[in-house]
Amino acid sequence: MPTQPDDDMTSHEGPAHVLGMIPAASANRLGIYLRELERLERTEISTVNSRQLSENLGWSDAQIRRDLAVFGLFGRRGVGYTVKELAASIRQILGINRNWDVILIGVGNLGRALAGYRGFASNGYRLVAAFDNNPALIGTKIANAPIYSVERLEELVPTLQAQLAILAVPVDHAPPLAQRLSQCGIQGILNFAPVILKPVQTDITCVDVDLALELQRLVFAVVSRDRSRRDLESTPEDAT
Amino acid sequence: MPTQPDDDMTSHEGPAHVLGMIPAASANRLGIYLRELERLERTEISTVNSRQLSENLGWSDAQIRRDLAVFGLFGRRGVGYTVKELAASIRQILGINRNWDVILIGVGNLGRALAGYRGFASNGYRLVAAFDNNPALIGTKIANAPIYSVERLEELVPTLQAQLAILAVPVDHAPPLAQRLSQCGIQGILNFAPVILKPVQTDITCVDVDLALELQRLVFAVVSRDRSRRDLESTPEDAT
DNA sequence: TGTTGTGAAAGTGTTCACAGCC
DNA sequence: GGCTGTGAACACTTTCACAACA
Repeated sequence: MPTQPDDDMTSHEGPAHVLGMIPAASANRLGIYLRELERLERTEISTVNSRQLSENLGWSDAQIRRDLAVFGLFGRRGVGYTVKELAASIRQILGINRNWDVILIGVGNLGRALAGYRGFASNGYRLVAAFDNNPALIGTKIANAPIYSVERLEELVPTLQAQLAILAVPVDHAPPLAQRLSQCGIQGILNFAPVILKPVQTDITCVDVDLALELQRLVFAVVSRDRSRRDLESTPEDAT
Repeated sequence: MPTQPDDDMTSHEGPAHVLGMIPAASANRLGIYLRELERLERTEISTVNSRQLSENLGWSDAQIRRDLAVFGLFGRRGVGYTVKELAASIRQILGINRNWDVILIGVGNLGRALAGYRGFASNGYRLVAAFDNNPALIGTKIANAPIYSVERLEELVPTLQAQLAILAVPVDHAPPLAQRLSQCGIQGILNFAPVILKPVQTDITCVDVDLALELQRLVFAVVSRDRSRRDLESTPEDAT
């Protein structure tokens, strides 16, 4: 076990995000840390340690310390992390310490619900316009944003300067729209159509959310639990 | 390199799901395979190989073969997989080859959109009742399901025999409702409140979906791409 | 004392590469 | 010829366990 303080300077490379080597698993948890920290901010708790976070989030304390260290977010030994400080740092890393202008494509049931969703509005996201192909909707407003015809996408999006698009249209329309959006200068698409939009263009980022898939995952988890419970009946074993 | 045909019988243990040792990562992809297979069914393609699936889904062909092998889903060497057969097998593994009765808690914007969501209705999920605490809604209907007061949860859910609940309520209400639902006999909760419902009870399964978190992930992916692009300018390298 | 930050170990997931079968 | 199924290598992630420090 080498306990030498240091024998090779190249092993001191600092936080991973400076080098662009962020573990994907850690990045995906950052938002959840922030959500929890914002809850703590509201309860006026000013310091938190990895054990407390681990109890509330359901992960190990070691994982939490490692995740935060990856981003160069340091606590104080013997004390823990300062809630406000940590929250502010995570906001900066996530890129939500500024406003983002968003357009919505598809003003159906889901699009309408998303436009009014508090979690979006209250976090620096501004809905600046919506687009639909239903003539009855065009010219009306949703969440204070005007609804335009999708035909005017190429004309309007460049002047709107929006960076993000929420895509809530039927599955067949999604891939061509993604293509068009990337050509209008949109940088990221949050896609609710049940199709993977990855292979669309290299200079655009997509996150796919399929609600039916989530329900399937739930069903699978339920039947798996059932199955393994039945299996246990044949091989009964007491846990220590 | 040991090329002996077999030297130890214990290495022949059959598909993992018989032993309850399913890799979580593979399980999470099963639903996406099914979605793609159902698309192929509609286009009347009857056979598919791992390479074609890999092109449409954006993963490696080896991963697809390994995922399917994990579940004991075998194709034919030299040919590929039979679309219909594979889809039917996956439906059975996922547990969606039967009907599931679902209740909805929280008939706000999001709950309303979810109730009308095609992806839910068209897949063997039946909305049998909804619950809300808004007196104006109680007694009305949504997607053909009656809306009751949440106070009547304990009274009605056991007779409804629903197995699943969709929870679309404000964050503060979610944990206590999850607790009550598990005591009513609900086996799985699809939770849209921005809180992790894991530590609620051992005999219930939760899947958490936080739409604001997905938007955050998108923003992070966009700024990460930006940051690494800027980094590349300092260390320019031509890809081959 | 208490808690972080982190090497090293253990565990999990993905890809390679090719034997085996059609 | 084509394509699957899979051992082995590799890569990534989590946990362990403890030195470092307040």
